[in-house]
Amino acid sequence: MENSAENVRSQMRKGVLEYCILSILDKKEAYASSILDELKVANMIVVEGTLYPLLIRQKNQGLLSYRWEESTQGPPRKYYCITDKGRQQLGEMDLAWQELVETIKTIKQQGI
Amino acid sequence: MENSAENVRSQMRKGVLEYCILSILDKKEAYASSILDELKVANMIVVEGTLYPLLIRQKNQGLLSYRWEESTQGPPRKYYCITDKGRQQLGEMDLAWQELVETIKTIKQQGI
DNA sequence: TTTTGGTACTTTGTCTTGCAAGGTATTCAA
DNA sequence: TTGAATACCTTGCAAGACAAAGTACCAAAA
Repeated sequence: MENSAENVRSQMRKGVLEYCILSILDKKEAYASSILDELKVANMIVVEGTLYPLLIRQKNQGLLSYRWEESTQGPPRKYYCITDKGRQQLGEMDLAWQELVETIKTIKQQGI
Repeated sequence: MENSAENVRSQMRKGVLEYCILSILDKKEAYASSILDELKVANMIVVEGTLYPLLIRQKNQGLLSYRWEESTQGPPRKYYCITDKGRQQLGEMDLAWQELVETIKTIKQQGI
């Protein structure tokens, strides 16, 4: 119950994850494992047990849809893609993210 | 269970709150109500029921200490100030925040 | 043909945390 | 002595991140 540095990062990721998923799927459709890979490249480590329920939640909210596709090696893949509603939500998230970045700047500067 | 825009912001705030508190207390000591005010100015709306337990948690982790001070009007105030350990943690959080900002940039750009 | 290893998706249980709502205590002025 | 303002604290609930374990499909080696 410590490992301070990693814990700090893990805490901060919360709340931004949904934003990352929508952003990734806004570029092209993808299946869970490939999303995990892309997050990893960007240094946003997430585990399966976090991602799968999140995708299902976003699908249930109408932000995503999916289709099954056979794979040449291994079981079929569930390809997710963003919906119109998802794109609209993403727009709000872009705004919210910019605002959050500004908020942190403000707090860092105030009263020095 | 919607109010999309505000909900989006609320989600994103999660995980950054501890960072904000330490940042504020790194500049000068403060008591809960004044911290709430400063957060409000920076557009980071937080309620009492969130802040008080958080301050207590950070104190228990040794990141903060406090002292009581009489007030000319109203009950005494609990002034919190950051500890050495807190400053060290804040350093890690500064780094984590910068990394997170970079991560989002990376995800936004990849594969376009 | 059975086993092994790789890929992919899902579920369960635990823990942390944000928040609404309600509660306690102090001071001062009407 | 009542009310308003200021502060601090607690309880109960809900959401979500994660570890860990489970299910299922496929192909190649044994």
